[in-house]
Amino acid sequence: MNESTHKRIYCTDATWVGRSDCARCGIRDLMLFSGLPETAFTSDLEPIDHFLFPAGTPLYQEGQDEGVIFTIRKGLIKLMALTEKGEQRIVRLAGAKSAIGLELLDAGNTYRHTAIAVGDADVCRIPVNTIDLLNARFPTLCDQIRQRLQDQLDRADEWIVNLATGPAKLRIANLLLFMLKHSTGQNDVFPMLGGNDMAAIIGASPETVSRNIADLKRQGVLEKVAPGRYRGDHAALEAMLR
Amino acid sequence: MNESTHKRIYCTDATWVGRSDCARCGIRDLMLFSGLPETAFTSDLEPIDHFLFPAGTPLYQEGQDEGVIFTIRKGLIKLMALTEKGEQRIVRLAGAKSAIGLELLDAGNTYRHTAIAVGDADVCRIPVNTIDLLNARFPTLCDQIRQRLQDQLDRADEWIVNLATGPAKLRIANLLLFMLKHSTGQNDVFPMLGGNDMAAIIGASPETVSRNIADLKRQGVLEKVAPGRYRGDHAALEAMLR
DNA sequence: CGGTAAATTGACTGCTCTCAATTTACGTGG
DNA sequence: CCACGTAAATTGAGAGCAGTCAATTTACCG
Repeated sequence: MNESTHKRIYCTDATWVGRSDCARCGIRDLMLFSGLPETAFTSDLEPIDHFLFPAGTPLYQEGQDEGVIFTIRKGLIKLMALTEKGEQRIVRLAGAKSAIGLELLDAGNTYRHTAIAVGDADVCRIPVNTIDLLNARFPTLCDQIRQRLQDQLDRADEWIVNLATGPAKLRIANLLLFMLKHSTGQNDVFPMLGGNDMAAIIGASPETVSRNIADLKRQGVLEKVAPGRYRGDHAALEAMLR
Repeated sequence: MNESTHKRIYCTDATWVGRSDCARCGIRDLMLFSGLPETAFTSDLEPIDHFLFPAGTPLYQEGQDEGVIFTIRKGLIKLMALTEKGEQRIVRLAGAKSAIGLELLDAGNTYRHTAIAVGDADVCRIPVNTIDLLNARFPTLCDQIRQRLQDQLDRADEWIVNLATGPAKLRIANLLLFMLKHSTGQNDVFPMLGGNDMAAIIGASPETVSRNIADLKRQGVLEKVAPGRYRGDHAALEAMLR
């Protein structure tokens, strides 16, 4: 395999930042290739590319097979799956350090979800070929992949327990706590999801979400500090769980 | 490490069938050790044991660390997690060929769930030590583990989409279809779960489950053929999803 | 056969969905 | 900078669904 075989269509609607130089990646220790030597990234590998996806842009679609996985450097990606009735349900929110699209590592699989950037997202796109080759050369990579999968599984179980159980009010409190926990902002300020997204996460109608959020605002548990940014009362939210 | 270090307390309430002779396992091709040579199972490994768990018996408890994982030869295991309010939610049903307790492969972890046999279950208990050693010697094992984890993740996502979305009637129809799909019985006859279990699976009250099941029986979609065994009308159930 | 647990059913309350009408927010182009 | 159009959020009203509490029946195990 030579350089000329390494062409790959750019992700539609995404900004291509450049070829990723994994050997000199500043955050490699946090990412999938943690533990691999700098010399691992030889030129016979299909290249890894670095993209910026603007908010609302799809990384991939359910049922497709683009032959690439993504690691998230920064931002939030929503993973959505179709209900029998054709409605979208959000089954996971993947943040920094997560790897998504790993289902393609089993030959013949297609993407299980449609992945869409919630805010602007900063990601690396890694061909499955490259993973396979590195896997064969560096057994530690498989452990890294296993840990990312285990992490996603833990998240999925939390999702079932916290966001799919009990009355809507409680599920929303859990969701807000989840967003507080995973946001990097100061002072319990976090970027609020859209109402439709929250509805698709907890499995309720947008109206029910809106009414409950409005209640929380009236109670002072939630406070708007800027368009799309809210401050949440961590203690009050936790109290709602019991 | 010698034989004397290989003592391990028997699983409480389970019947010990014997040391597993993986090299001659009749179903190894279907299990976790598929792809490993017969010579892999050397005597320096902590031994793998074969157990029968009667219905209702726990394999392990959330928060513990017994240092073993399980592969399921036959039967059904329910994985339960605690809600903040102290209620049990069933997040997964693991059947034949599944491997559970894999979270222990990351050092420092404890079991994420309480695992309980639904019917009688036939399982192999594998020390994490043994997995680690085999992993170091046979890189293909890591792929097998990755595939089991991916399988569990796919199941968890299905769970969210099918069993945690929409009105109770629809979730129950999905659950019955799930049980039909994963049962080995003939003629769409399957072992019915208890009402409390079904309630803990779809996140509803036992009364709601009972009322909906009663409706389905009156409509002829469900038919009792023996105590604990029902026949389900596959087509009628599918029709309820649209 | 008795005791306990599970399942069933009723009554009632409260929650959530749907449909609909407004209001608000936001990006576009004048 | 403002006007506009579209999409999202908010709020109301009504119907139906689901939770709780309670009583009763059924099933099951020793």
